[in-house]
Amino acid sequence: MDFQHLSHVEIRQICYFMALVQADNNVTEAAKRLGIKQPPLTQRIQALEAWLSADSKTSDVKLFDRSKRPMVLTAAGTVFLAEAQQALMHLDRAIFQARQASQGHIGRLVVGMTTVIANSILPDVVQAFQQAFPNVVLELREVTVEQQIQMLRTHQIDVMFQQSEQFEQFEQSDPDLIFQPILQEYFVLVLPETHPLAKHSQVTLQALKDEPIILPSFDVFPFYEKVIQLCRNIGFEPNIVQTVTVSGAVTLLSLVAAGIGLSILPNHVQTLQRTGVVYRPIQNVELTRQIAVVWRQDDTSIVLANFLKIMQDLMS
Amino acid sequence: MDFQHLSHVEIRQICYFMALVQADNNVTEAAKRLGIKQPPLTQRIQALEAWLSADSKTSDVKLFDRSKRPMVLTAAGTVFLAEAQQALMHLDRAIFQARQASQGHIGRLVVGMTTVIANSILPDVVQAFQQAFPNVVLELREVTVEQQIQMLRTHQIDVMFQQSEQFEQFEQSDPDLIFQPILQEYFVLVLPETHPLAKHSQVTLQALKDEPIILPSFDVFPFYEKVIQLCRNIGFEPNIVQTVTVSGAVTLLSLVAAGIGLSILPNHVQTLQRTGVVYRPIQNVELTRQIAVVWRQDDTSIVLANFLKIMQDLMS
DNA sequence: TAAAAATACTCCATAGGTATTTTAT
DNA sequence: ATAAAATACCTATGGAGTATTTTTA
Repeated sequence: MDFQHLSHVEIRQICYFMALVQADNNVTEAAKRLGIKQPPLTQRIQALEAWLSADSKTSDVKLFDRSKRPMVLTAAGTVFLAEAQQALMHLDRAIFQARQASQGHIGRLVVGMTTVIANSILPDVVQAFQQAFPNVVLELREVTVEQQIQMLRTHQIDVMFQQSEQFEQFEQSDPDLIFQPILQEYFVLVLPETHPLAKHSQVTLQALKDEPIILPSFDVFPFYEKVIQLCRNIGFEPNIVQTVTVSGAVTLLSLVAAGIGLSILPNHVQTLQRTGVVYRPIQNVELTRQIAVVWRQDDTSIVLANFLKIMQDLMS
Repeated sequence: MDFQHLSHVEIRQICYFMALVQADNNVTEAAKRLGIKQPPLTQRIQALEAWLSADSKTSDVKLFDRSKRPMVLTAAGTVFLAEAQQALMHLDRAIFQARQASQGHIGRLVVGMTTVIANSILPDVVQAFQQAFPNVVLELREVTVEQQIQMLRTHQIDVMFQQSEQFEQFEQSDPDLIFQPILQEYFVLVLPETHPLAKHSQVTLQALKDEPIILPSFDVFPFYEKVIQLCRNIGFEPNIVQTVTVSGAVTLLSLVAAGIGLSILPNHVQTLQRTGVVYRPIQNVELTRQIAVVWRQDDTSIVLANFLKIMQDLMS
């Protein structure tokens, strides 16, 4: 698309032309409405006609027939008016959208996450953001940890949620990414309401010595390793009876409700009030995880900045 | 539609912006292609951004992120580019169409005519005009004589064909209309090929004394009266057996072929080579009609001027 | 004759040029 | 260190104003 040849047309002249038509082709009246004098307006219209005639070798292009009072639009003037209006409409939209975009009111943001985090603060953040910026398209991508880091670098996602332990290794090696902790989660015991331990207000880790335990698989729940390690530290090998590889926390809660075993999950799952399942704090154990947001250092997107701000406000 | 607020945007700046994007956001390169120096281009882009930021109270609108080399388009720049391209496309069309219209290459012309004239020179004129101006819409309106004059005055039709006798009365009284004779037609006898008179190379009017005659009705064929008058002048009342009120000459020729009677029609019907029908000149009688074109004096339409010119060329 | 458009000129705002400094890789 | 963008300043084109003439109804 080369529009070089349009460089010397002036939008002002086109606006003047339209104002003139709207003033019933009365130059004096149109000039008054435009806040200029009559002679300049006459000259601008003539200049526009002269420009239209420029390399139209054959004949002069006239927008008005001056042999009448009031002047009358020619056929050329009529078609020019119609298309010029379209042009200005698009230009108006161009300006509006550029302004909207520059404030992050329109745009697109791809958010990476894992299943377990999806049940954490994410819903609140998404809701708050969409309320503040209803015209921004938020795309949520549920993928594994390794994928996310890659996709972030290749611009397939713009921001992601991770738990700190996993990216501490990257933090030094990758100055292109920014890792910002936003939330500390603690873990709770999930057990059937009929279970004997449910009678206590809190439970020790030791009490789980002989209990069957269900955990999400490692790739969506890196905390997996830490749970096992803690059990070993206090002298028993946990009895992992099942590893849930897919779906969300709901599936896992069903298994607990069915009495297959107990589970240990981030405190945010408590927002899921499944019948037959109760939550109990775990006593005397440092069992927390740090949630962090990760984005590209060089990402200057206003939409991203707005997203991060909304999140900060939500956390404070 | 009020686009006053767009008055101070400059198309040049938008073209520069596009050229810059096409030059991979390299200001120096883009300036070179635009035939200007680098500093002015930088300033124009800044001016454009400043203008976009003008009453966008909250934040500056930037089209490029200058913290990178080469510079990179912002989201605002991206959406602005897209809509601005649309705008320039329409502007380009506006200019093209205005130029086309000013030369009469696009437009519309409504032509009034009567059935009998439709079989005369009209087909040739229409064909020649459409070949020269394929993008002009020609509308043919087949109406009666009285209607035509009215419709011409009320701009329902732009030009019409008439035979002179009819409008001589208007010629003085109506200086708003221009009547220009373009063609003299003579009349021929139409008869079945089996008819005794078909043996002669030409026929006198007297020979029709006792023959049944078919004529188009008066409102589409004002010549009707003249035929009757001529017969009376040489001493007989013509035997009009049928008056064809509708359709074209084809219907009438069918009646002749069927032996219902003879007819007298303008010489142009001879282009219709209907089997069973032959044409013979009429001897020793001043039996002609003058065809003229009529249009409004104050009609400055280029399309009309072109139409008249095509017709002149065709007649000469 | 009266109202509106066109013409003649004057002034100044701003696009473009030249020279130089600042910035990013 | 180098190439590219930004800044500073100057020049000149052309848009807007004022005064006047020409044109149409």
